Amino acid sequence: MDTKAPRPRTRIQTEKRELILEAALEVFSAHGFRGSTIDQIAEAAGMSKPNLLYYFRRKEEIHETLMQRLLDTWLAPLKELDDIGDPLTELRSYIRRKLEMARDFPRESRLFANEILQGAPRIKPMLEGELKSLVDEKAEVIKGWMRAGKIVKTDPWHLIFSIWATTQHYADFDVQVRAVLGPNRGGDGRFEDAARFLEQLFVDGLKPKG
Amino acid sequence: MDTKAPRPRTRIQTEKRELILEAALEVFSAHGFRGSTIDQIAEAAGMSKPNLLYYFRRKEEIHETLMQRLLDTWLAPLKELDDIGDPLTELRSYIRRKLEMARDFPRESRLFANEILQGAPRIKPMLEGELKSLVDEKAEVIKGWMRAGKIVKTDPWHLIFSIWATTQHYADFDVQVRAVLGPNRGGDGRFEDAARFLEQLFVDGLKPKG
DNA sequence: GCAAATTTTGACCGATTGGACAAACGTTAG
DNA sequence: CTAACGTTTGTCCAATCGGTCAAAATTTGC
Repeated sequence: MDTKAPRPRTRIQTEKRELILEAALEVFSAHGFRGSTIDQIAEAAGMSKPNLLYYFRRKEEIHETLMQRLLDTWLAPLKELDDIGDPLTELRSYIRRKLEMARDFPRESRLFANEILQGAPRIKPMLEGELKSLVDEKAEVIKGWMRAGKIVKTDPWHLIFSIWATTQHYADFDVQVRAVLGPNRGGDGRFEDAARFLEQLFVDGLKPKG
Repeated sequence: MDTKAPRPRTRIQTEKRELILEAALEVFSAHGFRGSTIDQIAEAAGMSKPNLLYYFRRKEEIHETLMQRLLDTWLAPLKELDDIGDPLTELRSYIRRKLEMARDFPRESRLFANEILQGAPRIKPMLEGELKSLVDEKAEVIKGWMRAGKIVKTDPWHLIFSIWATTQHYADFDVQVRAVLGPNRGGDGRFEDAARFLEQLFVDGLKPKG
């Protein structure tokens, strides 16, 4: 009975919270959680520190909110991996979607990478629960394709890992990728080159041997 | 003429510096540079903070020393990629060596990943210089193999990226890998499974079509 | 237009941090 | 043995950090 009704959000609250989260994404993804200060986030959001703390009472609260939102969008592509279409087409789409996310949401990718690198202190339960279930489920789908001879037999879990690794690499290790490719090849075209390469590696590589 | 002769290292200095670097690797790789404190490192090394600062005057000095050492061992496997052996065997060896490094030196991998994730503020020149040269050189070797029809034609740079990404993934994203594989498959065998999968993906995938 | 509620600010606090320093303690070469 | 040098420690400091608080400014509902 004591469940105190949480006040509904004001217009200003909605807007300012969004502003703060956007700023926090920028700062956290660049410096990590401990490497970021409330002052930095506040400045990036164009407000004073106490003002920011009026909307989020603790630094961790910002990070948690950010992380929760992230996870939904982050797992969406894998959730879409369907049993209905052609296996190779499905996989190609999945890889393309993941690569597009690395291109369009590099900060989200780095925020996630940061969290995992530090041992995933805040999202380990989610990894062992929700994520594991989802991957196990999709691994079964892939196994079905293998049994049906639609793609070559291999380990579905490590296949998924390698898709994650290769695509997210272009967001998380962007500085390195650009440095190695140099000013010419490291420009905007690098994602198309990557898409072509990954498609060849995975899709051609998984085609059943004629 | 004014080049002041740097004092030769004492026995104790050599030992203690080594002890500190080992402790710093542990701490830095787990919490990142800004997330780590001198106190943590000192405690991990079993000495007091002022004592540690006697051997390394600044926190950055520890990190720099660690990073310099890291880079040598980190690039060694790629340097060994040779034009003399059989291309597919060479690539297989390279992948295996990189995966072994992820297994045996995960802290080094994470230290490196942390630095790149933050934008490589301390090693960007090295990436654009030494690393780029090395990769360009090896890309030429791989291109030669492709021209000779020894492996299928593809982008050598992105091939190298994908080998880096997939192998280092098992060190940098270890928590996630273990969480998803679960207690059974996530045990010690995961590296052998990964080795098998990556060999199939890259080596079989690069075999010229019969 | 006005009272209540919300938003913003400046001043402040205790804890933690990187680092300085001199004094005390060990070690070592002659 | 001892003087010179190397090592260790306790104490201290200024800067930065996350976070509080009351008062001022603003917005909102009526």
